[in-house]
Amino acid sequence: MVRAPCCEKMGLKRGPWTPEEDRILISYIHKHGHANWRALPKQAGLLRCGKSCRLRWINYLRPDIKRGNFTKEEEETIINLHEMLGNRWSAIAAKLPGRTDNEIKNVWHTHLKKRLIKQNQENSDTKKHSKSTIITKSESELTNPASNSLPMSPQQSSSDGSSVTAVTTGETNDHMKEENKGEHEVVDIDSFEISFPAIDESFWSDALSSDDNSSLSTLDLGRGMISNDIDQFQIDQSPFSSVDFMGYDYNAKSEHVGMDFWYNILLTTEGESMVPLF
DNA sequence: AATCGCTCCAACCGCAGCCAT
DNA sequence: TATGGCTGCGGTTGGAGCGAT
Repeated sequence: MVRAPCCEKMGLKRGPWTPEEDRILISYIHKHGHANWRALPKQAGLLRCGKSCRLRWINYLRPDIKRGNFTKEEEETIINLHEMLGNRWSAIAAKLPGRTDNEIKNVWHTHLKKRLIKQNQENSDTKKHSKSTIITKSESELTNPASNSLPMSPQQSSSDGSSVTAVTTGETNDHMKEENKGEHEVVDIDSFEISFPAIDESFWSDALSSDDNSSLSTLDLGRGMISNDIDQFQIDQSPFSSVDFMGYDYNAKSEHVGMDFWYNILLTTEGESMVPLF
């Protein structure tokens, strides 16, 4: 395949956009749309490449772009989704209306990653001096968590026979974490062995492919998200549903967001204390 | 006031995947 | 099936802004 010449070689303009260029681009897209980005700059009379126009529109000029700082809720959502999806910024952006993948990527690298690393360092320190253990992740895991093992075993975490509950969504997660602050079950994360494979597109499409309304799907865990140790993972479409997970009865809340179902499962002890599972 | 170092973010680059031919 | 064009995505960079010295 022959690569298209870059903007510079074609004598096109690069760098920051001027207000006049913005005005021309907005005006053109309002009138004609953006069916063909490559042809757009020429037709609009802009000395830019189509790629640059697309980026400017997507990341800055689109009317539905949300301006201003990220809210605490948005940040928590990013953190939760990043934990599940890794650096799939566009997938994360799809869950945050008005936010772009570029913006989310930036806020992750400039704020959230540093914050999490700091928190985890603090947690590690706490772990050394306390019986309670909180899940910790290294910097490399924060970079691409979806490709890493999940350091928690439900069997181990519930080995005392306590009930285990699973819930989902960043919002719920945040809410429940807040409610149950300081009540984490004692768990030794270093002894966990279950591996959580990366979630891929086929996982989500499989999850959505069930014809049975009462049961979303039986996931193929060989390449799914939980573990090879699990034979079945069933989940209802109702907000809170029962999940048979390694012989334990979980409750899980499923949220349908855009094209995906995503789950943020928390383990609970005696129905109250919660530890994020994934 | 000048300089330095750091942070932040808009924009660019290169690759992968999809689609038309 | 092979090829080429286009779009979307994620990683990276450059420079503006700002605080510290």
